[in-house]
Amino acid sequence: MNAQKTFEHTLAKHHQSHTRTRQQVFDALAHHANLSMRELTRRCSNVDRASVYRSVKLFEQLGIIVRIPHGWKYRLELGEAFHEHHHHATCDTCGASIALPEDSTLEDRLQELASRRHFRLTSHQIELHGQCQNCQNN
Amino acid sequence: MNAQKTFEHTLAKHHQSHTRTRQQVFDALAHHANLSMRELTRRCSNVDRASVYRSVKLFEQLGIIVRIPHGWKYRLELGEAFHEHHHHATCDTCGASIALPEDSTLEDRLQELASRRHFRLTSHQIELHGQCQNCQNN
DNA sequence: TGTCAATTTGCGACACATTTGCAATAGTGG
DNA sequence: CCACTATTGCAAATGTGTCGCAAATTGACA
Repeated sequence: MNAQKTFEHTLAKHHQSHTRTRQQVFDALAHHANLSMRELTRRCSNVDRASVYRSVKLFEQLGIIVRIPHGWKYRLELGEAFHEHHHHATCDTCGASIALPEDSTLEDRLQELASRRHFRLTSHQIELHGQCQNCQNN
Repeated sequence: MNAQKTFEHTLAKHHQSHTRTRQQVFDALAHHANLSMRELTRRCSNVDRASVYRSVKLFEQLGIIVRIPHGWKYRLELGEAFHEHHHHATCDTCGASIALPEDSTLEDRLQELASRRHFRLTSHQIELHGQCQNCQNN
């Protein structure tokens, strides 16, 4: 199932309308990974800011998108129904965001750590900081 | 070396003044782990809010504190020179923040993942979400 | 396809968070 | 202790996220 179908299907499953506005917000997110809220509103220039916020909140609840911690703020990207689960590294020099390969050992360790505190783990985010290959060479 | 000495030493090493304001901000952070910015400014009531922000930014650059992702926001706590490196789990039911044991396997995996993308890793943050033991029993 | 009820949107206004410029003040080195 | 520089407080600007409400859009169904 392609991204567009998955999107429409997810909305329908939760009895939410497939509107022009939501489609525009989804398109922006689908075409540009790792958008900040500011970038997203810029790319949806004919959609009111409040509506973008409302769509983002809804999409997050439906699992269509996830919030990725990024410094003091966060970025948005499509959720696991669209991408394989993965994490990101942020280059502190140029600000680039690099997607990292999936790694089940890592996920297992987290599960194990949580268990030791009798914590029932439902989700997690990892934020790496450092310097990307390009910036190391400058 | 105790926390206070480490603090003064870190400032001196970076040619930064040890001022009354910075000391107050540091004290608040040293006595209460996991403060939000709002809580921090409340605890530094005789320090101007803008100065608290300026101190926090400086402390973060010097590694005196780290920002811990916490939902859409973040919390502050003393850096690695003051505490052993660790991560937190946030209970989505009651909001509690649970410190997790250190785990070198985990850290090694992250290092490995970063290397595969030729990324030079300098720091990382992990945020776990789920339900704490107490809330599971209710 | 047209109509209607329900949902969603845009707008304006608000509340709160964070940053900035600048004059006054406090800290540092000699 | 003085003079110089860095830091602070203040006030104002900017940024982020939310809300109420009237108007527009959507989905269901005739």
